[in-house]
Amino acid sequence: MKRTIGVLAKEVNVGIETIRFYQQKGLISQPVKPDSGYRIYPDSTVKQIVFIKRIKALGFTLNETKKLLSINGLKCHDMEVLANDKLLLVRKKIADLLKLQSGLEAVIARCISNPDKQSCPVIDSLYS
Amino acid sequence: MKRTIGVLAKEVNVGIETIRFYQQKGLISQPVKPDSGYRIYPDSTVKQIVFIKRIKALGFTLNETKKLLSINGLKCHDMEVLANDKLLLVRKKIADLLKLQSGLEAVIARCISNPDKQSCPVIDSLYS
DNA sequence: TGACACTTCGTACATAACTACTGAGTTGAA
DNA sequence: TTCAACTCAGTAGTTATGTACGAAGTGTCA
Repeated sequence: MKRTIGVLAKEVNVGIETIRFYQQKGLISQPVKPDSGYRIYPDSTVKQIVFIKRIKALGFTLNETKKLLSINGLKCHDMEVLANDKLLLVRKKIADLLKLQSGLEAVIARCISNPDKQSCPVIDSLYS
Repeated sequence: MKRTIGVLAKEVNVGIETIRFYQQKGLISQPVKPDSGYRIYPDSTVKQIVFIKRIKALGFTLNETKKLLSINGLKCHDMEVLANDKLLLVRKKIADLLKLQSGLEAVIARCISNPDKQSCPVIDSLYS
C-alpha cells in the first residue's frame, strides 16, 4: 500500500491535519507532488514524526524541536544545554504547582471543618 | 482623586486592558458612563478584581471564576467540590512534570557521560 | 486657553498546537 | 464506469489570557 498522507497519519498515530501543520511550520519536508496524483511519503518522514513526538514528550515545544532539527551535527553539549534549560523550567513549574496544591488543600480543609454549611469562609475571606 | 479606569488599574495592579477584558467577559460590571466624561469605579470593583486575582492564584481559570461569581449564596460544599476537582488536576500535572523531570535528567546524564563530544546518543536514539 | 495625558470603543494581534471547513481534483474497488 | 473515500490547498476557528493600536473625545494643570 502506498503511503499517502492518510496512511502515514495512521502509521504514526497523528491526524492528517497535524502532518500538514508540521509541514507548514517547516518541521518535516513535503514530498514532491507527482504530476497528477497524491504525494507519497518515504520512511524518513515516519522517523521524523516519531522523533518530533518523542522530543515533545520531553516537554519541548515545536519551535524548539524545529531548532533542534535545524542544527546539523548537533553535539551532545548543545543537547545538554537545551535539556538543562528545560529542566529548570520544569522544576519551576513543579514548585508552582506544589504551592497551588497546598493552597487548594487548605481551602478544602477549611470547608470540611466549617460547621455552617450555608456560607463559605473561603469565599468570604477572599472578599475581604 | 476620582477612580477612573487608569487609577483603578494601578490600585489593583493590573493593566487597563485587563479590566476591559474582564468587563467584556462579564466578570466584573462596568459603571454607567456619565453623559459626558469618564466612568468612575466604586470600591466594589476593587474587591471584585482582588477576588479574581486570588481565585486565579489558586489555579482557577477565568471561566471557572465567572461561574463561581455567578452562584449566589455559594455553599461551602460547592467550593469544596470545585477545589477538589482542581486539586486532582494539579496532582496529575505534577505527576506528569515529575516524569518529564526524570526524562530530562536521564538525557543530561547520558550527555555528560558520553565520551564522544561530536555526536549525541540522545538524538541518535530518538531517531531509531 | 493651550498642551498633554488620559479615556472610550472597537478591533486586531499574540502564543501554542492544532482542528475544521470548503470546493475542487484523484484513486481504487465493485 | 461510477461512486465513495481520499487528497489538495488555503483559510479560518479553537482555547486562554491578555496586549496593542487607532481615532476621537475628555480632563486637568499652568
